[in-house]
Amino acid sequence: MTEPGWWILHVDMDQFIAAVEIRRRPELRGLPVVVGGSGDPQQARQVVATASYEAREYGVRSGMPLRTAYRKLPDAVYLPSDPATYEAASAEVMDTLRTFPVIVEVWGWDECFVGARTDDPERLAADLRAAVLAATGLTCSIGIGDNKTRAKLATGFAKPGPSQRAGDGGTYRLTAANWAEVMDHRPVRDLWGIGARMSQNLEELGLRTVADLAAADLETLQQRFGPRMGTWYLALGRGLGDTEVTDVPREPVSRSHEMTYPEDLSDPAEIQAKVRAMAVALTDEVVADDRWIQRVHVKVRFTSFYTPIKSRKLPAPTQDPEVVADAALTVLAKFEFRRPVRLLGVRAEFAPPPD
DNA sequence: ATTAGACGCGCCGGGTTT
DNA sequence: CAGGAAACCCGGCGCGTC
Repeated sequence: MTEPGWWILHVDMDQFIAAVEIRRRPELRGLPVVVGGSGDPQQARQVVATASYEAREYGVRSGMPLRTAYRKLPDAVYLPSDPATYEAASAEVMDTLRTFPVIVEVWGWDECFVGARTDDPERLAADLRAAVLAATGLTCSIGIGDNKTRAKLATGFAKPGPSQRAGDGGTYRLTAANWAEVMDHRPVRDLWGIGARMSQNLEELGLRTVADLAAADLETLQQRFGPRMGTWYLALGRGLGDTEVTDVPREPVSRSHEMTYPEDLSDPAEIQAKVRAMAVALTDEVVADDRWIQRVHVKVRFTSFYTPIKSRKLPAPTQDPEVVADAALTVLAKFEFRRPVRLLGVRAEFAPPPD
């Protein structure tokens, strides 16, 4: 499957967002830090982006409502999210990794796959970690694997546990050699790509552990989840996965804006005005990026949390904000407004580049 | 020529994960 | 009480072609 000496490393920054905030305010080191929303933990409809390890010990998790975090931990330091700063810090990290003779495939702000030819992947991982720390002051954990699935999962085992207070990660190797031993007894939920929903579905088929999934019947899986996903899940149970690492960034296929409003919206004219403004702003960004819009999606979340999405293909690709806004309003008219609205979103799908 | 069915494809709504 | 962004997959439906 892979040539000998070719390894895949998964680099994952430790508590990335919190670490970046602590880096610029060193007096916060050692304190529970919670980053998210506007930074006001009493304001409704905001969630935790990242909590420092100290805050996690009190049960604060990313995705949790900020007000829930505040109830658990009123004494934590609450900071607003500052995406531009995280973006810049991320670039510092990736640039540092690129100084090595490796291929770096970026996977979001705080993680990437590194493809490398080496006889000593642990040594390489240690060198990468040291270089990142020296250049950026940030620590990371590194998973070593014979494919992306295993490398990504290995990172989880490399992460600092509750026992290691310092928050400094390590490395861990997961390959065909120890896959079964390490993973067999674990719930399928631990696999990368199986969330709460799929885990439930698999449970209904009597598949609870990774070993169960690895030994499952392909036809059964395909019948229930479709030809592609069925095949994919079985492979996942066996720890199989992609071995290609590429440094060619993927062309984005779409761009979107969505917003949960502090107060519910009920006035149709106001809802339309918000969607129109969002569509215009989105189009401006897309045009600045020199892309053309082919399809427009509108997302509405009602107070019941019911969140349908509807869309419309444009007669021809466009860069005209008014055309996009009109399309968005046409799509908006397809919704039935029985309850107030808490979120509105617009997504622009790009036409393939003329190239 | 008409009909039934197979097939591919685009459109669209919905689901799931990270 | 429940953010924002992006990707991928599936299935139903309608349409045109063979």
